[in-house]
This record gives sequence, C-alpha cells and structure tokens, in this order.
Amino acid sequence: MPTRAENRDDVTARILAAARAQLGSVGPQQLSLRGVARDVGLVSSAVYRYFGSRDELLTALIVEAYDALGDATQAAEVALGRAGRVGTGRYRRRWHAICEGARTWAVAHPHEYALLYGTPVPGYAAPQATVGPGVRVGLQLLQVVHEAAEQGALRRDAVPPAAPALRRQVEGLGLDPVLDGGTQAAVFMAWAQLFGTLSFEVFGQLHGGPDPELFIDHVAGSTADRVGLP
Amino acid sequence: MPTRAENRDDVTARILAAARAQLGSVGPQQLSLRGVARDVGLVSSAVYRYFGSRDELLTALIVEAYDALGDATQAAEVALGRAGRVGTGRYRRRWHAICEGARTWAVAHPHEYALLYGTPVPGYAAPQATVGPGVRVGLQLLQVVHEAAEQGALRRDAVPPAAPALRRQVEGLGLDPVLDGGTQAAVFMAWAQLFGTLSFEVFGQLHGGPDPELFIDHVAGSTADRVGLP
DNA sequence: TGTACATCAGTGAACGCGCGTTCACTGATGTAC
DNA sequence: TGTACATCAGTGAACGCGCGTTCACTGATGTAC
Repeated sequence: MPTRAENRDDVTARILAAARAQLGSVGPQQLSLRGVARDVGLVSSAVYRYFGSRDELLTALIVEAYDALGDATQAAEVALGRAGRVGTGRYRRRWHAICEGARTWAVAHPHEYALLYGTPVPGYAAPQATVGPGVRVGLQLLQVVHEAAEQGALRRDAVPPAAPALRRQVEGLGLDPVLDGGTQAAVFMAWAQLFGTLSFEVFGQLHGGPDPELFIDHVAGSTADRVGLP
Repeated sequence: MPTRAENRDDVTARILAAARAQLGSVGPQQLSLRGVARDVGLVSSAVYRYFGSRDELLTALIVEAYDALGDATQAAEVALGRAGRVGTGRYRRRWHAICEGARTWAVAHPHEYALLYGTPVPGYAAPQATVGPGVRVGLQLLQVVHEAAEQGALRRDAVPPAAPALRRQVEGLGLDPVLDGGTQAAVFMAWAQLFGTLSFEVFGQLHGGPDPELFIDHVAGSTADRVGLP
C-alpha cells in the first residue's frame, strides 16, 4: 500500500516520463499538457496538482534533459577507465569521449536536444534552476583542460592568442583561477563549436556536407588542439 | 491604375512583409496565417490566393531570410572596398567582415535567425528551394579560402590535419577542386563554429560567458587561422 | 469599339480541432486527540 | 483504538481562445472576337 507521498512521487515521475516520451515524436513547442495527461491516464486538470502550469512542466523537462546529457557525457568519460586516467593522450581521450558522448545523446534524443539548444520556447523565460544543469558539459570540458594545466601538461603555445580586452573580460568571470583568459576563451570556442556542430547535424544543416560521425571526431581533435591539450 | 499582375505582386509583397514583421515579435512556430491576414487587412481565406498553405508561406519566408542574411554578409564584404582586394591580410579582413556581418544580422533579426538555424518547424520539410540560399554564407567563406589558395597565399601548415577517411569523403562532395579535403573540412568547422557561436548568443546560452562582441572577433580570427588564411 | 465570356481577388460563414486554465465537487488518505 | 476533522488527488464540465482550411459567392479586371 503506497503512502500518499510515494504515490505523488510516482505520478510525478509518470507525468515527466510521458512528457519526455511525447518529446520523442514532437517538438518542444508542440508539447501539450492535455496530451501528456491523456498518456498518463489522467484528466487534464489533474496535472495541475503536480505542476502549476505548462511552463513549470517545461522547466522540469529542461532540467531533466540537461542532466541526462550531462550524465551521458560523464558516463562516456568514466567509461574510459584507466585510459582516461593515465598515459599520453589521456586528456585528449577524455575530451573526445565528452564530444562523442554529447553527439550520441543528441542524435538519440533530437527533440530533447532541441529543447535545450534550439529556438527558445516562446513566452518561456528560463528560470534560474536551469542554469546550473545547463553548463554541465561546458564545465566538464573546462575541467579536462584545468587538470591538464595543473599537471603542467598544457601546451599554451597551441592556444590562439586572444585580444587583451577579451582575456580580461573572461578572467573577470572568475570561472577558473588556474587558466588564463585566452585558454578559457578557447574552451568557450570549443564549447560553441561542439554544439554548433551538433545543432547543424540534428537540425539538418549538414545535409550534403561532411559525414557527421567522421566530422565530430575531427571537431573533437581540432578543438582539443586549440585548448592546448597534449 | 495598377494592372492585375502588379496588384498581385504588391499584395504578395505585403503579405510577406507582414509575416516578416510578425517574426519580429514572435517565433516561427507561432507565426499564424490568420494573424498575417489580419495585419495585411485581408480575410484569412484570401491569403490562399497567394500561398497554397501555411507551409508555402513559411518556405517563402525562409528563402527570404536566407537571402537577407546572404545579402548582409556580402554587403559587409563589399563595404571593405579596396581593403578587401589588396594588401596583406585582405583575406582575413574579408573573413572577419563575413563573420561580423552575420552576427550583426543575427542579432538584429533573432526570430528570422531562429527560423533558419533554430529548431526546425515541426511537420515542415524544407523543400529543395531552401537549399541554395541556405548555403550562401558557407560558400562565401569557402570562396575567400579558395581565392587565397589560387593566389598561393594559403598556409596549409596551419590547417589541422584531417583523417584520411574524412578527407576523402569531403573531397567526394565535389565542392571545390582547388582545396584539399582537410582545408574544406576546416571551412566546414569554421562554418559550424560561426553559427554555433551565433546560436549561443541569440538563444541565450552565452549568458554569463564571454562578451559576444569581443568573442565573435576572436572566433573570426581563430577560424581564419585554422583555414590557413595568411 | 463594343459585347460576351472567362479569369481571378476577396468575402464571410462555417467546420472541426486542440489548447491552457479554472472551479466546484467527491471520495479517499492522513492526523490529532 | 476509535472518532472528528483536515488534507489532498482526481473528476468532469466549462470558459474562451485561436488556429488552418474549405466553400459557395460576388464583383471587378481582363481577353477574344
């Protein structure tokens, strides 16, 4: 006999699952609260016991999706095992694992990807709660470079020089006390490169261009160079 | 006294203008045929004399927007005048002009930008007509590199090496007979980097990150390096 | 130049749809004494 | 342990909305002879 609280958690999870499933076949803008309610077997108004509005449901989905993506890339890194911890090129292997893990997730979940990196849902203002999960992959990339720098392994000469104004501005963000602004800017660039590439693939801009699988590997390798990974 | 054909062109243009204007305040998915009709001062069914369906109207808008973007970047290049034709760094100046022209347009027309590079409109399959206009900026970037190569000015040692499989695949696309696959792959990367960066800015992912204006300059410079521009 | 007919733009009503959200309600689950 | 009351999940009807598209129509613009 489930307690009330247990039941509540269960139904909440089922609503989210149904919403996630709906994103499997339809874009974020099309996601309808009534449709979700139907799939769960609830009357539409019942959903309001769990989420105050459609926007709240969307926020929960966004956080969930960011976390799923972050989990995927983290798992890809962890899956390297020893190869990610020791030996020449361990930083590059981790970097590659993150990039390819992100691609795998994006291709497998195009609508969830669109929810995160596509056109913002209109009238929806991303609340603070989505910021943290939203930068997980970026921080993960930064972390690899950070560790390489701590080990003195970073090849700073491979990092493209940045204008002083940009360096100062980026350093002012206080993201990483170890890395200079130019290197941090390179990580930002790599981050935008990664998701730009994924968006091109998922949104169909790469049609008639390079093969996505070969291409992401090339992208990972080139960006690894430019952030100075050995 | 306008002839019938003139009138038709005029009304078609007014419908498109109203749709474009609607994109100024609302995303592509929200764009409604009835709303457009209202703005033009027509009854909704009258629009069907000009566009067979909402999708046809969308297609026309997409082509128009791609062309507006392409015109903007081309104009930015042309505005360089002599500086874009002679002297050391002329290729880099053109490359910068294109990147910054694209950013200016994107920031000024966020919803049109979203129409082109955001989440694809659901149920809408981009027809052939959008392919040509859709690659204008990419081809423009390629052209700069192509000309540099023809003048023997390209620094191929600055281009990151690409895996043979990718080189072959890209060369098989038959886009440019002068440039090797590795260089073409670098142009593709730069292209994805540019629009990845713009999407991050327009869609709000760059919040709390690098200053967009400083950043796009850095992006343009770094990508110019990596495609081998002198 | 004038007439007869065809073409076409625009109207207004209607169809059928799905949406988010509110509200008064019922009945079951939990809590306090 | 039993009773009285409070909390809460879920119901079903309703509100008001805007949407894309179809259709028979009117009246004006064009064309052929």
